[in-house]
Amino acid sequence: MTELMTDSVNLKKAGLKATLPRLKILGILEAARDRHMTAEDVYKALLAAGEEVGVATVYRVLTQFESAGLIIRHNFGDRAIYELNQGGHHDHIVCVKCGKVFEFFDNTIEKRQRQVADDAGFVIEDHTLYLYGVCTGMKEKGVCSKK
Amino acid sequence: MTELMTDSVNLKKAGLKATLPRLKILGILEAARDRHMTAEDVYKALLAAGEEVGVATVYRVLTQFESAGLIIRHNFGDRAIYELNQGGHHDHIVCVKCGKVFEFFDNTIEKRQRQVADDAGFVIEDHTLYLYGVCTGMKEKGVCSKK
DNA sequence: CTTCTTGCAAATCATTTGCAGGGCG
DNA sequence: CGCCCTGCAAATGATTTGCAAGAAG
Repeated sequence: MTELMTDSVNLKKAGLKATLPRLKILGILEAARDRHMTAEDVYKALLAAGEEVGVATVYRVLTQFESAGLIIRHNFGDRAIYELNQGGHHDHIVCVKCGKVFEFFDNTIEKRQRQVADDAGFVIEDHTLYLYGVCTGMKEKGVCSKK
Repeated sequence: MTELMTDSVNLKKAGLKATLPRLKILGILEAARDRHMTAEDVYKALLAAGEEVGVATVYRVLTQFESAGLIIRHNFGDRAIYELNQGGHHDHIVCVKCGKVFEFFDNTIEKRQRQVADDAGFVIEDHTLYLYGVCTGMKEKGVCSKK
């Protein structure tokens, strides 16, 4: 209940009415705090939870959440994936075998990026960095070592 | 003519017949060596050049070129953009105002990426880094300073 | 009441695929 | 003749939008 209250407050703060679909979607995103979901994932999770929502609503709500800064959208190839915006910026390492996403933050890289942009005459606003590789689990046992 | 010969050879080397559509598309990509084009851009350029090609062919050829390593595909938001593969790896800075794409390579960042991946237990295969910002021209005069 | 939301179905958009005709070895 | 290649139109898949019915303040 406490969490629901918090969600409710966060939605209001974002200028969004705390409706059931929105609360449910936010809840799902929070439950998957360490994962990254596509709109379809969210939709399926809602159905699995016995909710009655339309795909359109999922897309609409996700877009609203993104504008509100509640979540972060990544354009991954052809689909988009979302993750809860938990404040601290970070970049991603993606396992090309099992799809696992690992987050990291490296100050050296961050600083260097600013330097490079500066040298090129750009005022940097944002950046995205994705490393693609094979995680230990997949490499050694062909099984993902983490969730 | 020399260039056409080279293109022709490159296509053959890639295991693709040197057909007219393919030569034309490769030519357009070369003429735009310093730009980055969407499939639609290429298609329009072909039409503008008086060529008779179908969109499907453009997409097919672009995909073949990518598999052959002749070009590099970037997933940009919802559409894909292509650039000629000129060998050296590099990352990109994109001006969010004028769309200009600037390329760069920074060894410090490259090295650090390997380090980070290693620490996380990943064997890195590839990466993409995009810096988004405002270029000098747009910032100062609201006009793009470069092509 | 008035405004914001939602579900459903139809509409888009970029990209892909099925297919019959062509071109070339 | 057989295979690769092309254009066209139809098919996809993800995401969006129009719209009438429903909630929320």
